[in-house]
Amino acid sequence: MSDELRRNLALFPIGIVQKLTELTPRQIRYYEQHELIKPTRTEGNQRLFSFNDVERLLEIKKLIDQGINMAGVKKMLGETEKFSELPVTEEAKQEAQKVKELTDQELHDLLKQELMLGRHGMSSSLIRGELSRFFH
DNA sequence: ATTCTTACA
DNA sequence: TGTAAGTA
Repeated sequence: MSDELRRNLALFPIGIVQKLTELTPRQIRYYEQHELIKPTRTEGNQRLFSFNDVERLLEIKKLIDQGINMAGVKKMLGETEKFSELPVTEEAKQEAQKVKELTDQELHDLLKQELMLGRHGMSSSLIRGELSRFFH
């Protein structure tokens, strides 16, 4: 499986994402309403987030912690295009089950690895400092 | 036990 | 944003 595909696999429920990002479910759903993230849904309408979603949520959190509002966050991260638009395959379900059995420490380590492997370079670094002044 | 939507202090 | 209510 390609990395791109793996990072877009929708596999964790909101509870896991809450631990991974330190954000409340309330905030996570709120950001979804503003289309900053687009998690998929299970048959039972439960949200399933991918590593890319978690990644974006962490970027959002960084901005929010700096006092930037939704309008500002949207301008910087842009509206989510087509993240997490992958079907809920059997493989995804199995991986989701594994994720649920991990300890908090293992989850953080997993996320850390995933984020370091990820193709980055812009979003996280350009965020700090001067830019936060353009909004409020 | 978890998550979902809606609505209001 | 937090939280209570009523579900799925």
